[in-house]
Amino acid sequence: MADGSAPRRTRPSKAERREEILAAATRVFGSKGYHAGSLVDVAEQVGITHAGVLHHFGSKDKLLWAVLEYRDRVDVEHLEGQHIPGGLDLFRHLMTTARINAERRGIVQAYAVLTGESVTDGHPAAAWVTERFTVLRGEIAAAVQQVARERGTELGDPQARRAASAVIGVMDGLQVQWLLDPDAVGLAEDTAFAIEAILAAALAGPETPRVVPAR
Amino acid sequence: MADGSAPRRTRPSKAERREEILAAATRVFGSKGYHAGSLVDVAEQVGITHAGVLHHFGSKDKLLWAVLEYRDRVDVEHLEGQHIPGGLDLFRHLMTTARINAERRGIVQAYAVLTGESVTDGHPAAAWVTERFTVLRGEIAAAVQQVARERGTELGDPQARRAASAVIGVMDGLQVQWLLDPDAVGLAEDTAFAIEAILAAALAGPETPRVVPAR
DNA sequence: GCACAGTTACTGACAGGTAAGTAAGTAGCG
DNA sequence: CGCTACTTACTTACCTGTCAGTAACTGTGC
Repeated sequence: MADGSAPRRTRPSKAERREEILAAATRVFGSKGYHAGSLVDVAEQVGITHAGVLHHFGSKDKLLWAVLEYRDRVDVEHLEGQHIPGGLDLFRHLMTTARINAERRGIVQAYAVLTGESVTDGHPAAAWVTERFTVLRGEIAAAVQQVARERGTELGDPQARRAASAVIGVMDGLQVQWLLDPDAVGLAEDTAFAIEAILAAALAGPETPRVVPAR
Repeated sequence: MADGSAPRRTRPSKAERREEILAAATRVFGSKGYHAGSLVDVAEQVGITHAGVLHHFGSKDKLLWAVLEYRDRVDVEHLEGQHIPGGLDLFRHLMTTARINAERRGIVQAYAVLTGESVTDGHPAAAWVTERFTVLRGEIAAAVQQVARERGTELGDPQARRAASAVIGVMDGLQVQWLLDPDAVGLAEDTAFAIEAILAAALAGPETPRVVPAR
């Protein structure tokens, strides 16, 4: 019991502190949103004052950007050197992510909140979210085309991109529903079902008879 | 040019003012979000002070609730007495809505912003959004089952609900992508494609061979 | 092994702004 | 006149960002 929860023996290094603050900011922005979450909230969780946070990051906007970069970095580390999978493996990866996410409510919430908030006018995360969507759409569209190719067909860009935005959309949309009402939707199962459905429809091609005929 | 944009000849009735304020609040909460949008913003658009707004609605939370009720009422009016369609007509209706929405950016933004914000802790719109999702899921699941029945098959509740959450999810998710990057996604086409895909997969039943086999 | 200088990490106080909400007074209309 | 809608003026509460000062650590020369 020499120190227990005492303030701290030695001051953490600059890098350590930054990581602590980033983790705290992720929690705060994730649970309250960027606008409603304050620097004081973040600082309290680290045990310093809000001025201390500003000492490290300069401004609230810069802190947000650092949080987003940080998430990118952590996400990549999570793949542990593995390159982003392509073809069918990408879809397997997306389904796995949904399954893992069902156990990481905080992270899902952070992502959903920031994404939703980013469509407000002049939001500092808008560029990041937009870019993220663009990259994801490109990767998924390429994977769709690769799967089609492996099955001996060729898929046009517009169709592949359509499927890609749908896959991303359904993943994000289901997350929101799941956050609000975890018992009403099965994040992992519903996501897997939807991806499967969209992929099957894309592979079937545009000549397939419509289920919903025009009137 | 007797009055033109002059303040106003006669004071509007209580009901008229309330409607004006509700419309203004919808715009403000829609473009800036609930938290970031202020009562002053709302009041300015109506040409009164923020205290005037509070005179009518008591508090900001109550104003938000009134906005949400108002949207429900307007949406129902839009159907002009028609009951909510079922079966295939519901899916046609959803696709039509997406097409109309592509011309109503403001309304889509309002919906997306509030939905996204609602997953923050203790948000005043959370209950409304959750309820809305629950009702929608029920309606869409019923429509899926009706379509299946018309085709001579029977669909279990879990499968129908899975398809329902996926349809809602993809609609919401595509809206967010479209708001951030209107050129990158075709709101109407992508939504139609995805609904079609999900419906087809649901009707095909769970015994259909997977596109993405387990490894 | 220790003094001294320089750097870093922070605190505390405060400025400047904006928010919601309240209360008292006023203008217009039936 | 009396009701209602509204304004003006204010309170209370935050929030971001600045700044000067301080305490802790780090390196250097001896």
